[in-house]
Amino acid sequence: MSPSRSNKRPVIQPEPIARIGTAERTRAEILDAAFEFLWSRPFRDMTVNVLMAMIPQGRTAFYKYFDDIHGVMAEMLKRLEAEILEGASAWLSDDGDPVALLYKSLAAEVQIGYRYGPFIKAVSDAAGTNAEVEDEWNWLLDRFDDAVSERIAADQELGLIEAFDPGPVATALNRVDAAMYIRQFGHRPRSRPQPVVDAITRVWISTLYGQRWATSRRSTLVRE
Amino acid sequence: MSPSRSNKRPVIQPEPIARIGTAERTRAEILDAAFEFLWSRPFRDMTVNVLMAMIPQGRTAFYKYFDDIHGVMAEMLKRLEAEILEGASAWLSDDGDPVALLYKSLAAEVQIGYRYGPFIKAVSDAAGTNAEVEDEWNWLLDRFDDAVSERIAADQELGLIEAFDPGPVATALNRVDAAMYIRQFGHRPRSRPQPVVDAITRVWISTLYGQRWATSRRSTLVRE
DNA sequence: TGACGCGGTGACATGGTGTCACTAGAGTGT
DNA sequence: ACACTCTAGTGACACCATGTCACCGCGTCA
Repeated sequence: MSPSRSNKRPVIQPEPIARIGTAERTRAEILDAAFEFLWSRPFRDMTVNVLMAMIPQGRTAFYKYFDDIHGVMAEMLKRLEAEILEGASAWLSDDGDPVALLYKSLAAEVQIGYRYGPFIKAVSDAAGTNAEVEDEWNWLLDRFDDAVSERIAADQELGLIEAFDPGPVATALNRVDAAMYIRQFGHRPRSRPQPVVDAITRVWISTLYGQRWATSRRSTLVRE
Repeated sequence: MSPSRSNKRPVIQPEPIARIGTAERTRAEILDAAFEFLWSRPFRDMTVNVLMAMIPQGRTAFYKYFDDIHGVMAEMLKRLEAEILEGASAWLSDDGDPVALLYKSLAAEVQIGYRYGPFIKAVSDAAGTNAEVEDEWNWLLDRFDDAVSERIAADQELGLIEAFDPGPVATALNRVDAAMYIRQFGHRPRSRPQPVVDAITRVWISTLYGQRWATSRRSTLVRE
């Protein structure tokens, strides 16, 4: 889609830029500085000092817009969440060949993970240092768990997936994705995405639909 | 095998207590205070202040034994590493039915993960706040990746596992484990371990040896 | 014109950190 | 018994990021 040239920091342009006053602009500047900073440096080095040194305003102006540095990360998480939810859902909602849809969904998700890798890692790190960010982050992951779990249960009903408790398996599979993004795309230079797609799809498809579908990308598990 | 009564903090008794001078005892006290603290509270709340308030010595005595709070976590990681490596390796090294061995190894690993869950989460959090701990932690995980990768390659040679690039898959599978321990056992009360064992073994076995072995715990993939 | 509100600032108090010069006391050699 | 040394531990201090607060300049609007 729009911002995807490979090695440039992706610009997250959120809500349609509606009539910004000075305040909104400054808030956006802070957030933008955070994105810029985290694109090349770890969260642990990001302080209010260093962030506000990147924009014209003095340090204390920061507190007009955020409670603390974790407030910035909470906002960043929200923006990432929007991006993630947008691209992630073919397999979860669409009808059709589940293996093909799953492959497509995972490939799309990995692209998101690749594009925002450093930010995802930053949010994950921030979750370790602040209870609220941790809660938000876990809440997002849990929502994915639930959605995946439901989809598994539905396909179990249809006999497409073996009978087993879908909850923990959904959690496990989702954790693969998150951990791989952080590990492979969390700092630059990032790994190439294709091997990650291959590994993740192999794990998901083998676990859910069986190994024989894991290699070929176009499946015939269900004829449409 | 020794300390496993379920809801008590496991005592990691490291090197056989050899002729401890005052210094070694104090160092051990600090470390022990860290374990005690992290058993019930998150890493982000652990400061030098709070740690040294738990033992008779004053705060600055801390710096005789560790560079900073991350030095404590590095030491904790070393101890955990010893525990982890001890129980983890049946599948990696033993001969015999690979599915049965893998199941056994994973079940043993999950027990470790369960027992030390809060500490594992603490180390993982600490890795987010300090480059050295992060490097150590990643190095440990990478060693697992390499070992698993080798084992996969070996079984691919034997035709027991499909041909695919084993590296990223090994990484993905190992991340499942780590992420599940942190998620399910990272804070108390911890989840029950059995569903975690079930989910993890399902993912691993389905991915490596095929779904048909994932349900029964005693496999006949290879006759001994 | 004057009051108000908003974006922004400098000064300050707080709290954790890490260092350093120092001390008390135990051990050692003479 | 005496001096020397080493070691565990300490209090005072400087540092730094944080977060708050009173205040200010300026544009808006009655």
